[in-house]
Amino acid sequence: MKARDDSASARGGAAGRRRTQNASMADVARVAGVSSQTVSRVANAFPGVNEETRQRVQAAMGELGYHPNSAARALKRGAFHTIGVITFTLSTTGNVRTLEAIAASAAEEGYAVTLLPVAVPTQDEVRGAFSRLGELAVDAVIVIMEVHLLDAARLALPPHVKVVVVDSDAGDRYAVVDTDQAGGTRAAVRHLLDLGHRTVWHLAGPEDSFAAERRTVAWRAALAEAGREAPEPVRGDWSAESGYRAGLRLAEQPGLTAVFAANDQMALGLLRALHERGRRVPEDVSVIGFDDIPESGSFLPPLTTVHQDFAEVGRRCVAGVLRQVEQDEAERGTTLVPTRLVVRSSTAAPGV
Amino acid sequence: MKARDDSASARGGAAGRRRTQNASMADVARVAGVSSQTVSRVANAFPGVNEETRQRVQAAMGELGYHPNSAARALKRGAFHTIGVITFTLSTTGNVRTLEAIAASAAEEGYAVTLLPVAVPTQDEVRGAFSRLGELAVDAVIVIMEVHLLDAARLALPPHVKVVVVDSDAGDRYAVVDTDQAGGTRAAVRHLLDLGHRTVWHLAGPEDSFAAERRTVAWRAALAEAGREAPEPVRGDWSAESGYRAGLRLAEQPGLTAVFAANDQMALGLLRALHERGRRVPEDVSVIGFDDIPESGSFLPPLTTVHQDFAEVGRRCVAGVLRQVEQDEAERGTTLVPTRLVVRSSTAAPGV
DNA sequence: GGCTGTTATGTTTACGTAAACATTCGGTGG
DNA sequence: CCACCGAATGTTTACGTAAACATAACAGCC
Repeated sequence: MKARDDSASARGGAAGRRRTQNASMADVARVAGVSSQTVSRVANAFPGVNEETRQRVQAAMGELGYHPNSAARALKRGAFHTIGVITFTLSTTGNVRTLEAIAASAAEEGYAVTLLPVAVPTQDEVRGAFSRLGELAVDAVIVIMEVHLLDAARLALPPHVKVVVVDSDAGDRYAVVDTDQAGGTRAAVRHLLDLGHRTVWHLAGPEDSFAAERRTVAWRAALAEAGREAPEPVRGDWSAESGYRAGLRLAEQPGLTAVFAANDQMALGLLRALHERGRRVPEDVSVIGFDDIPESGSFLPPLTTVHQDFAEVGRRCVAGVLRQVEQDEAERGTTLVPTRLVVRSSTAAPGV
Repeated sequence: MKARDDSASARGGAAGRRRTQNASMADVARVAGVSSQTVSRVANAFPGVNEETRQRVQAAMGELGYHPNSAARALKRGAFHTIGVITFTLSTTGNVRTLEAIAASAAEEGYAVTLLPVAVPTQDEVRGAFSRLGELAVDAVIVIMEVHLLDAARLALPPHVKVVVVDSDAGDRYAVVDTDQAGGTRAAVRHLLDLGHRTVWHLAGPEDSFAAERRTVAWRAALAEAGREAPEPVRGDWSAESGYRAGLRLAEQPGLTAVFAANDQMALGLLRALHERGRRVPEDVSVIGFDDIPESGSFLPPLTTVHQDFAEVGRRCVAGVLRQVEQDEAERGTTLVPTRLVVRSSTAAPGV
């Protein structure tokens, strides 16, 4: 008590106001008439504390509104029970859904999630983010971003931090959790070909996106496998607006009967463009998306798309980092989360 | 001390692989041949360090890959430089966009953001979340949730934690940042009435949502103000699917010419339902949404909607909590972020 | 009755940082 | 020429917790 008063009045000058700070173990110990170590034992539910004593301590805790100071705890334990998540943007469905799942899984495991947004995807920015993470109270990091940007920052990543990367091809250097883009794309293309379409056009995502690239490559491979020719893909930037613009161009292609869009938002824009140009979906043109965002079932028409299990991705990310934290060693290799084709009304046999 | 000396001298210049754990100030001090206090001064860019010494220290830092330990720092400073965000779900556009803006603003101010998801919105869950937050390394909390659930948890909220609430009517007890729902709704209804519609129907959000309630009340008020009758509102749960189901019912209403949907997703479902029932938009029925999600410009037809400035909401939230942290005292009162009507193609004069 | 083991509790110490206080040293003004 | 200044640097201490170690009381056993 006295020590506390002293220090408070000592630093009470300009900057320090009255400390409404939490009571410490020592305070609880004093009130309960025990040592602070016993308070610690009660707080951490350690065995070897008399029931009566425990009650007394708990009463004191309640009285003082005691909450353990996590900074001290982290300092002592050398662990923060926190996972950092680095990402560029929360504008894409995938990132958000993954983040949500990560947060939920982490909470289940008693871990908190700290968000580290990187505003502008320049190398310096990423490097800065990692360096800030180094100072951050974080035991492990989950990175949701393109691998080439990650590379730029690699050196700045503190060596003891465990990392899991989402949606990347860096499986040789990091633990990677990825959606089975290839499988989903293949299923989408096969579905269209099986319906009788001669070939499938592609509304691709941005060039600098690894996920987009994977889908494009898989689309090409699936066509090649069936011995079909791959038309030149048209690129968007994931947004519905870009899908619309690309769709206007696609609508002018002669012989267009089926389009595989790299995500649902672009598919939405595509639907609008086709509608405006008088191409009916699915009678004239079949459209298939990727992601299965909640709204896609309400598009006009309801969109056939590839469902991604973001929740599972998040779960595996958390499991991955926690495994690394426990074992205290880095992991490598890629985990693939399966996808599933959801058939709705935007695909049909080509017009007769 | 002894073990530490050994290990430090042992690794000298080569990176020891055993405890690659962060080097401490003491390690840096030893290498640089100064006291740890001088290292601290360099690390915090304090004045009164000789240039030459500073260089030497910085060299040592680089060599050892030194990163300040934030747990120790937080313990010493009594502050974490972290803002906690409590929310139920990242499934709604608003929450996500707000969170994104919060994260960005916080990063700008040098604060990290810790996410605390609450899976199931029961009172116990919320209480648990707050109590966990109490142990968390957090200086302030931003709550994105309905106020009645917040109330349930009020007692569990540690008293020293500063709070800002988004989208709530608890301005008398907390600092609240809210979107001008009433203004936006009013603009939407006026827009439709000015186009010549006799009245405006309402596709409402879930009952337990404060934001939904505000919009419903404002819609009713705007109609009353114009001396029009308010039809019974139809309820959805924010999802496009629920909008579709509600839309099927609305499509059967005789005299339906204009609908104000409480968010864009439900408007999307509504569009689909109207389309299926052969009611053309906007020729037969005008539809207006709320939120202005990025996709709404690509709906069929592009949606007239009320734009919400989530970025501004996030910014004000961060500013609010940081102000409280600095002043070390709680604030109250509500800040309103203005909305803006975005007119696209889903509204027109009623069919002649 | 002394020895051992067990249970309940107290004491010391260290985690890494940084504020507060102490020391050193080359000047400078009285 | 020396006491004093201030710049540069070192030493002590405290933040709150918890591991490691220490103590105390008591039961069981030969």
